[in-house]
Amino acid sequence: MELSKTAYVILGMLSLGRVTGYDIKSLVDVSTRFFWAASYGQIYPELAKLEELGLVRGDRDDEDGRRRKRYQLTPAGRRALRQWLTSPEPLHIELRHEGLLKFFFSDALEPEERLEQVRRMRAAHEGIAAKLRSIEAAAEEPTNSGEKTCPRLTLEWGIEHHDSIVESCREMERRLDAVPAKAGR
Amino acid sequence: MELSKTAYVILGMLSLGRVTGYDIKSLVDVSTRFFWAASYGQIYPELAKLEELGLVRGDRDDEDGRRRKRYQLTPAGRRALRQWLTSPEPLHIELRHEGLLKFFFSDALEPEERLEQVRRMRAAHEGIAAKLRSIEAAAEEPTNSGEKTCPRLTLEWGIEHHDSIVESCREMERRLDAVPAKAGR
DNA sequence: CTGATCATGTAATTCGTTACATGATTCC
DNA sequence: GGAATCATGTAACGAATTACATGATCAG
Repeated sequence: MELSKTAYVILGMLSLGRVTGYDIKSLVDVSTRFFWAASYGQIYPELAKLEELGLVRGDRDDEDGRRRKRYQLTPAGRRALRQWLTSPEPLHIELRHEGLLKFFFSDALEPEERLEQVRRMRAAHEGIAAKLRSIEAAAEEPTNSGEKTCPRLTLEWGIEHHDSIVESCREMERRLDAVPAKAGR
Repeated sequence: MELSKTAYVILGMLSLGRVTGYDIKSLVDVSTRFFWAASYGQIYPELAKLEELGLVRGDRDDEDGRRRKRYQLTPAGRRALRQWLTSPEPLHIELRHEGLLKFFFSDALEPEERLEQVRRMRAAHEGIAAKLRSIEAAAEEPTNSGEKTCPRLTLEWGIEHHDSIVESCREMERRLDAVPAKAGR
């Protein structure tokens, strides 16, 4: 693979329409951010690089006084995106979860302290699930046909996923609560 | 927070016993790696830094001809670890999942291509679950008491978690398979 | 008129991986 | 004897965040 994953985030976003760097960031923040984040510090330089490579084309669009540059995919860019989407390369999958990390090392804590941390972890996932639901609510329903789009399916997936983690936390809480705090050990 | 999360991985590992930098890396690779990775390039410099801060102490242990340095927590290190473990700071939770990213942008693909990518994603999680099970099998059972340790609970959690994702993939596959490949649209 | 949003970019810094270099010991 | 493992470290590079700087327009 030659391009960074973030480059594909950009190409992917451009496949959805003609947008600015600012738009890309806004879109990322309500969608891929939950499984692939990107910041301005990456997006603008990457757009310039992709333009040099001939994968995107940016056109000034200042008519209304706003200085901006809208980007779109070139045929080569469309090809590059498609190739990545269908490539059999091993998938980059990476998780950084401070809650699990803490729990892993929690043997030395008091039972109540450990329990409290699992509750915090649950709260974090409840927060993410709530965020996802608010995004779902904000997106207009696809009234056109019965078929759901991939972005929507991904969103529903995410909600289910975090709900399921919340359930796992609850189960763990019950389990840890069953261990007597001061019983003979 | 002053210390990096990786510093806490190290402190946590040292709370389990007196080990070398090499040992820490080996331990990480069969445990926290699945929710918090760390490389040699981080571990050795971080150990040096933690020693300067007085949170760990390294002692040469070359008796058997092997040049090595075993580290242990100082009381200050133990306090720092404990403080982090019980702190109410927001948890760093971050996912980078190329499979979901691809799926998100897959609307333009042919149904069979899309389906194939979900299968690849499932295969990836099946692989992780298998790895976790092999780690579980390699770890000796805690015959001493009925209570399970946090590392073991975390491992079981991980297995359940990836199994559940595998199930979600299968469900998605059924769903996508139901969409006729060439029907009127 | 003021704060929010639109819009683009850069610089500094941190974080983390990979590859390299080195050498001893243990297992087969 | 040779490969795998133990063991420590560094250098180069790449990826990503954060903060900063700037300025226009829009909504109230």
